[in-house]
Amino acid sequence: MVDVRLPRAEQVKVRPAGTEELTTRDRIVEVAARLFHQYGYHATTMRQIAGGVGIKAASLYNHFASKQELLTTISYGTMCEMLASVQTALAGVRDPGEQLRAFVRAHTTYCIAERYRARVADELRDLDPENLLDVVAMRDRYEAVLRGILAALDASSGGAVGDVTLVANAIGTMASQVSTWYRDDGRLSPDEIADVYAALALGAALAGVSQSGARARPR
Amino acid sequence: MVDVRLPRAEQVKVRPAGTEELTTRDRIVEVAARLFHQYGYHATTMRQIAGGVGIKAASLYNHFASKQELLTTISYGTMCEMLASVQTALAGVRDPGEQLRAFVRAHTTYCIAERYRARVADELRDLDPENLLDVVAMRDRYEAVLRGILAALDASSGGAVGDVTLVANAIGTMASQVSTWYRDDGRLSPDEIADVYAALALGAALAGVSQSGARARPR
DNA sequence: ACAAGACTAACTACCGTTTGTTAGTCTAGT
DNA sequence: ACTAGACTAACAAACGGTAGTTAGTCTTGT
Repeated sequence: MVDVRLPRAEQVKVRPAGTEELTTRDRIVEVAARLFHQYGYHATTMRQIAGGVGIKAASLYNHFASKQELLTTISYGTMCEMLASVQTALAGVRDPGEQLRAFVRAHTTYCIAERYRARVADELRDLDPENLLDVVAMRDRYEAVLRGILAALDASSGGAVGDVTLVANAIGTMASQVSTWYRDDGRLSPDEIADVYAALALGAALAGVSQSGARARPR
Repeated sequence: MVDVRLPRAEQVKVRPAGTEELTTRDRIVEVAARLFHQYGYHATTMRQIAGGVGIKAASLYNHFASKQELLTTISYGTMCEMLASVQTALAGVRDPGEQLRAFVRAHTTYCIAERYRARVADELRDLDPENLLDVVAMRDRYEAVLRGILAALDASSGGAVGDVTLVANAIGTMASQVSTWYRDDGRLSPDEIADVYAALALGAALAGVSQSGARARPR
C-alpha cells in the first residue's frame, strides 16, 4: 500500500527503453486486481482503487469507461496471458506425460506469480453477459489444451486416465486454487510448488481408473 | 447450527413425521445461500432474499439481526456439517489409504449435495473479523483431519506422500472445487464423481514425491 | 495552442437498516 | 369458556449513507 507515485516530470523523462515504469492505466489494473481479489468486485469501490493509485475516483474514467470495463480488462487479459504462457511451455514437448507436467508447472507458476489477476479471472460471476462470453471462450480454449494432453496420455497409456473431462476439471481447479493458500513467506518456492503439483497431477491422471476398482465403463 | 424452531401452531398440528415443511428461517437460509453463491454476498440484496422467500426485506430482521449474521449462520453451520459428515464417514476405518478415500468421498459428496452452502462457506472474505475467527477455527479442525490421514499414509508408505501440508491443500481445494463444474444433468452421478475423486486423491498423494525426481528433501 | 489527464462538485440510485404498526395466536387467570 | 396480555412475524414508509458516474474546470508538457 506504499504510494509510489512519481512527479509528472519524471514519468516522461528518463525512460531507458528497458527500465519501464508503469503507465497510470497499468497501475490502475494492478491496484484493481489486488483489491478485487482481496475484497471482491462489488465490495471494492472506485474510490478505493483511485486511492491505491494516488488519484481521485473521477480520474479513473479518463482510462476506463466503467468499473465493469476495468474488470473485463483484467479478466480477459489474464486469460490471454495464461493461454500464451502454457503454449510457450508446451513448445517442443512431445511426450504426453511431459506435456502434462509442463502444463501444470506453467499454470501453477502463473497462478502464483500473478495470483491477484489469476483469482479475479477465475471469478466469472461479476462479468456482464457480453463480456462473460469473451472470457469464457478464452477459458474454453485453455481447458481444451489440457483435455487434449490428457486424451493423448489416455491413449498412450491404454486408457489409464479414464474420464478425460472430469480429470481435466479436477487437475485444472486444483492448480488454479494454489493461490488460495500460497504465502510469500512459505517454506517452498513457487518453482518447487509447481514441481510438486506437476507430480501430483501426473499421479492423479494415471490413477483415475486403475485404482477406482472395476468401474471401467466408458462415457 | 440448524435452528429447528417451528411456529407454535405447526408444532402441534399435523406433521406426518417425514413430510417436513421448512420454517421461514430455514427458507431464508436456503434462499440466501443460493443467491450468495450465484451473485456473491455484496451483490445480493436483502430485498432479493426477501423476494425469494416471499416476504418483505424488513421482515428478514425478525429472523436475523443483520445480513452479516445471515452469512455467518450459513458459513458456520455448513462447516460444522462438513466436519460431522467426514467424521461419520471415517468411523471404523483404520487403513490410511481407505481413510483418504472415505474422506475425499464424503467431502466431494457433501460439496455436490450442498453445493450452494459449501461454496459460500468456502468464501471467507465477506465475513466480519469476529465471525471469521469461528469459521476459520472450524475449517482448521477440518483440514487437520485430512493432514492426519495423510501423515499416517506417509508413515505407512515410507514417505511416499512427502509434503503432507502441501498435499492436503492440493487435495482439499481440488475436492472443494467440484461444485464449480458439477451439473445436475451431467453424465456422472455424484457418487460416481466422488469415487473417481477419491481415486485421484489417492493417486496424487502417493505420487507426490516418488515422481517428482530426486527432490526428497524433508520439511 | 492544444490535448491529456488530473481535480472539485454534484447527481441519481439504491442499499442495509430502523421505526411504528397490525393481524393473528398462544398463555393464563377467572 | 372467555378474555386480557404477551408474543410472533408480517408490513409500509422512511432514513442515513454510499455507490458509480457525469459535468465542468484547471494544470501541464509538448
